[in-house]
Amino acid sequence: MPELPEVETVRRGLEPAMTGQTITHAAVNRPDLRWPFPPRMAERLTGAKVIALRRRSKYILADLSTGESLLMHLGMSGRILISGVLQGDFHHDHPAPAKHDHVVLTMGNGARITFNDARRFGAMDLLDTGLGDAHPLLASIGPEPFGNGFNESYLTQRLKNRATPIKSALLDQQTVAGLGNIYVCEVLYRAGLHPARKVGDLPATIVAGLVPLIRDVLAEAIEAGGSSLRDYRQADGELGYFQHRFRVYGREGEPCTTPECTADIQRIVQSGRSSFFCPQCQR
DNA sequence: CTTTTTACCTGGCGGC
DNA sequence: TGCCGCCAGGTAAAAA
Repeated sequence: MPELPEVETVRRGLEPAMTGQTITHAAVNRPDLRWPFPPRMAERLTGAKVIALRRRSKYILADLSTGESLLMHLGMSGRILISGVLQGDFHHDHPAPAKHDHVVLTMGNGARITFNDARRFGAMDLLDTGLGDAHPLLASIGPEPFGNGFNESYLTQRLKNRATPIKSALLDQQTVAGLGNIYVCEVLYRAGLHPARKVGDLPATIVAGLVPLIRDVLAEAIEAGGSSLRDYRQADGELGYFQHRFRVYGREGEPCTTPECTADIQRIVQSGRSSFFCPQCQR
């Protein structure tokens, strides 16, 4: 489900409930999500103190006092519920166990962290904290969009001499970490680029412009997530999904919101995924 | 090597 | 109410 902004919002939501707290109990209700859990996961988590919560691309990493880090991915439908602890002004009682509550962590402060994932495209693993990005799931991921490594010269080099449509190139986690289907659509709308446009013949100025555009789109969504985080805490303590106003995503047949533009948003399918765009504004 | 397709899973929605 | 097909924000592995 979530792309970088949603994952960052989840990370921030977990921070007050988990950071500095000890995991007093870990209930692992099934042996796997997308892949098998690591051996003895519950035992390796129990008694560990959470030193820090980090994010790399769409992964959340909880560094533990044991020298290991818990890696979490929400897949398409993963959600995390916080209960039993004060969040802002609100205290959420522990909910009844629900279908697809796969892993439940109890923290020393009384907080309960429930990982729920209907489709089970999510993942959890334990790795040595010192391994860093050497973990197989992290090893081939490209630069963080807000990092120094993501810049004009890098992106130019990366897109040079390739026949891929720009939609696929930006969806590729090796190009830049954290973009998913929604935010790629939004970036291309802002850039005025048709999703099927080949990356090989993009003018240098367009490529250069993509760097700040990607950062803007993601930063605005994180900002929106921050405000909806407050709403969610008040609503039900659930993290992982927030409503956001999109300019093209999910708006097939609706009028384009660009001033003066009279076209309707279209949807095409590219390598099995929906792309939403304005045929007038995006070329 | 690059690019496209497939597969993994469940649930919600619209149409009939 | 039920059945059916379609759709879903990810990504690794297989195929082309």
